[in-house]
Amino acid sequence: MINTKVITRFAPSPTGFLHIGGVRTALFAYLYAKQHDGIFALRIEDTDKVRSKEEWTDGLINDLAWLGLKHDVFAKQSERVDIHKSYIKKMLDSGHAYISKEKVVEEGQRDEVIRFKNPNKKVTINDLIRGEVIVDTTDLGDFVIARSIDEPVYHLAVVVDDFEMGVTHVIRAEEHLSNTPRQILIQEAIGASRPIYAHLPLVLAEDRSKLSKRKHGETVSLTYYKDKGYLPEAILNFVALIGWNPGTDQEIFSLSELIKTFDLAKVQKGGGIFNVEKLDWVNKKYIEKMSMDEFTAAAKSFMPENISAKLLPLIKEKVSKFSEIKPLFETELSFINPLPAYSFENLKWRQEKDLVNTKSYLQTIIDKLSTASDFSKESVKAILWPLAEEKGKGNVLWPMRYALSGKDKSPDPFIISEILGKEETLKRLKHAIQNI
RNA sequence: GGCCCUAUCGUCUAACGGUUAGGACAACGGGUUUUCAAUCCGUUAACCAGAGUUCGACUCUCUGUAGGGUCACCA
Repeated sequence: MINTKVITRFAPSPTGFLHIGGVRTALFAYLYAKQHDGIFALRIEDTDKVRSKEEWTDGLINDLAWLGLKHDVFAKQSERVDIHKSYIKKMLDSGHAYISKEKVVEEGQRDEVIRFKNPNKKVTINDLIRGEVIVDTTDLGDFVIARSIDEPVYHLAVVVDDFEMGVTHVIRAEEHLSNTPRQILIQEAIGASRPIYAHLPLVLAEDRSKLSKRKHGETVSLTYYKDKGYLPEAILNFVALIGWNPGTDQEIFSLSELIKTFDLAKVQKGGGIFNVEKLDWVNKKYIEKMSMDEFTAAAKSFMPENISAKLLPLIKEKVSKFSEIKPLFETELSFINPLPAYSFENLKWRQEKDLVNTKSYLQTIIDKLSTASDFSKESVKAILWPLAEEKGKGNVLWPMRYALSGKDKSPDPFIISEILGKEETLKRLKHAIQNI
């Protein structure tokens, strides 16, 4: 069979959510296929009937779609048992496998399974990332390849499916490296060609252990980051940089740029920690790149109801992920709520001795703004700027801003004025003066 | 424990025998700014250890150490 078309696959088991390491594995397999004008297959490994669930399968498919990693081919292992079965029979007939009587020690165990007749030899793997790895398969023993004739176990199913689907490159996480020898043994037994292997370094948690649901909880799931309001492109970009880099200073890559630039030969051997701070930075870069419309649409479900469109630019430049939006309304953007009680001493700019000047500045501001017809931030600024220049910007602008927000931190007073409107702005300024 | 993999700033990494060991995130300091954020500039910070090989090792070899993965009728 001469087939030079590259076929890669991502083969998760539907026993849980897609986790962040899986995202990178899928991405790399996808990138490799796409850059070689090949095919990216998604195969659901659901041979474990007890643990596999339909909802997880749906979740996996949805997550990958959300990320934009479109598969060209889809397969479910459970629907391929006839194929597996025929190979099991072949192996039984050829003596590569045999039916083994078992001692039942645990509940649910069978007294009869199908075991592989291990030739006990040395297997050499030529891994694209790790180079030559030699393993003696003797200590694997005669491992189980099927619970019964139509219940294949993972290793058998993987080998058969990869072969039957024409997978040319098996790109998967390093945890599978030690599984590879036994899979190669099965390949040889059924006369399958050997795919090219590339075992990716692990994505690690802060403590340098493998990211696992049991140990690290929900923070390992893609959903967690989706719900926090990270962008799919940013997640892909960030995750690509764990274990790979282009050798240049470029850090921000679109998916199509990744397809062009990605190089399996430049993939790291050692595991890399998933560093959320850097994810935040990457995500912020993507938010910066968005247009106002794109931002508004993307952040919609994270926004409070009915907010002024004028707040949007302020929000966009402030957050690094959408989950930061809501808290903003408790702090910097709280001026849109009714004015809180505040200490009027705070109206005094740090360079002022007392509130005497402050009071007169506020009065001047009120006078000037009372006659304003245009209350846009540009207009308000134009009206007040000469005064601020003359009396000192902090002396004038700080009390104004404080009177309008009642807070130490807020956007500048011109923006607040525009959003509050003339009436409310003047009301708040007068409120300040009356209490000095 | 057996087998396997790995080892450069706190983190992600560059270097492919000769560099003041580079970049990014974070941290810290400063400029700008009415505040915060943003932004700009700068600083701190690393070759796991020991033997070789070599005129010369972060780069090659060996040993040690450390970390990780895997040892299912789970994938």
